[in-house]
Amino acid sequence: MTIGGKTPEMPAPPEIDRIVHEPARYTIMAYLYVVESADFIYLLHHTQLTKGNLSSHLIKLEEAGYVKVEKTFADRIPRTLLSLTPAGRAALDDYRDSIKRMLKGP
Amino acid sequence: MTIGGKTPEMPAPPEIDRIVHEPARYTIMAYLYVVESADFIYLLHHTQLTKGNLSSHLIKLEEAGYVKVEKTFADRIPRTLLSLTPAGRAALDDYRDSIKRMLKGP
DNA sequence: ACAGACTAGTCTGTATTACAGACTAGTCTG
DNA sequence: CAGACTAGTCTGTAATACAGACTAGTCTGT
Repeated sequence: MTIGGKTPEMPAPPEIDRIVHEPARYTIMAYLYVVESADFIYLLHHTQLTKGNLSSHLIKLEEAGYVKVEKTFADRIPRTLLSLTPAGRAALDDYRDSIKRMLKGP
Repeated sequence: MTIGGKTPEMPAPPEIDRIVHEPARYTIMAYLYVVESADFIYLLHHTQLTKGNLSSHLIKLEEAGYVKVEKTFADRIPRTLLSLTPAGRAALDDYRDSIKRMLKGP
């Protein structure tokens, strides 16, 4: 059946958090979701991102307030610790909900 | 618990079809999934996209082979009919699967 | 018959983005 | 002390989403 023209009901498209929607960032957040914190190198290997790319995603997540970045030193070499903020945790929960709704509807 | 450094197992990040992953295009495809075909105007109102934006997404979907674009005339006025190709249907199915896997995993 | 309003849809410009490679600061090894 | 290595950032680039200007053509009123 072909459908066309204007129709009365116009459900809005799903409201998606673009920060989380990027697969690379979703992956980062999903990893951080299950641990207290993880370091740059750990994420680097698990996400398969390049260093440059991981770095910029982390900056974006920090700017969004989703990830806390802590720069420390471990045995004189720098070590960047990443952790999900409460806002980040909530954002991931919300995102998962919207996606599930998207898969069901419209 | 803080986790860090290199670890043996390195699950790859989810392989996501970027064409479908864009919410606007997902929405378009989801609408087309349930009808034989729909026209430009119908999609315009249901997706809430602007005409320019809808147009370019449709071009992208056509280039991907996911949507068939048929230009006809209805009563002397142009009417563009859109429909999902078998490839498009498969792509949407696959996408939904990957997303579900992503929500479960990594 | 013609001017202006309207329609469906495309084209163009812009700001943002993801991404990777070059680079930096500093530490360790021979 | 030179060179290799480490952790991470900076820079350049190609691709993207998006909206407004625009086009081709039809309809309406006079």
